[in-house]
Amino acid sequence: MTSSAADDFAVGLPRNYLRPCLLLLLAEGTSHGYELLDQIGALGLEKVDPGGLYRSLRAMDEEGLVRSSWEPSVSGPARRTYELTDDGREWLHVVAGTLGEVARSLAVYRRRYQQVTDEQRVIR
Amino acid sequence: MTSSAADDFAVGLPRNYLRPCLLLLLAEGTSHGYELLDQIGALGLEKVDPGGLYRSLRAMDEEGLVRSSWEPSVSGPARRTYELTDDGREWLHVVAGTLGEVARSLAVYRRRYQQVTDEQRVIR
DNA sequence: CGTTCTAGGTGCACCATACACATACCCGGT
DNA sequence: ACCGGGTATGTGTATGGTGCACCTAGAACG
Repeated sequence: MTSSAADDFAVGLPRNYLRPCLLLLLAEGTSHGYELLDQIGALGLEKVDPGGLYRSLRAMDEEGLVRSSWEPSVSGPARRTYELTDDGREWLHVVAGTLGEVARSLAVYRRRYQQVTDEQRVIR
Repeated sequence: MTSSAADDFAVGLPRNYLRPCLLLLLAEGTSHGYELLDQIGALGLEKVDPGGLYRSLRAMDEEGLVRSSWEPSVSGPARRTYELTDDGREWLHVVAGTLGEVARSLAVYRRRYQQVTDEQRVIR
């Protein structure tokens, strides 16, 4: 349907949303990449690229937002478990505030959108 | 402050948010680029790059979401006025639905964020 | 004649994202 | 002994949105 040139145009979640999600999940408890990959689906991110997730975790490690340590698994390969640092917890608060602003902007958008659709209904 | 390596990390509005905003503004009424540049600030987008805005309008024109026509101005250079097409109106509806899903995801994030902060308060 | 406001536009580099692919451990089946 | 499948962590690379700088040009005003 619509079959226009704009059908592959993806409007999606906030830019850099992956990191805030990882920070939140790690605030809920220490975890490792493969487990986060499962849990992150519940936050709206679907089909998360494992490569990007691991890269993001490594980057946050180097920036001091998380701390990592290798731990053997009872069944399977060793895991690199991540733990939130104080800096990371602070960033989580900042990011949560920013996402709140985003939500407010989306609310404004929604209100004005409903207004124009209502007007069209009235006119017709 | 925080002065970490992650201070320039920008978590922001949804990807491709510019186009939905332009579609909404044009649904509210025919307009031209320079005017849209002023109005779009009210939708959460700050410091919109004029180049990107004009490029986005041109792209939507080529994709058939909007229709453009040159019109002389009473004072100043001529304006390229944009008008929403039926395809554009349809896309506005689709995009508004997508943004609704994004808002829902952000609500989930917010709830879980408040939950973890509350837990920390209780523990302490 | 130069400045300012209006109006539209190009060039380019950065970086997040997406997609494919690689490595390695462990276990169960045949 | 071998092979597939689930677990777990990565690398390589191209695309594309975004931001920044810069450019053109008309109209009004002193």
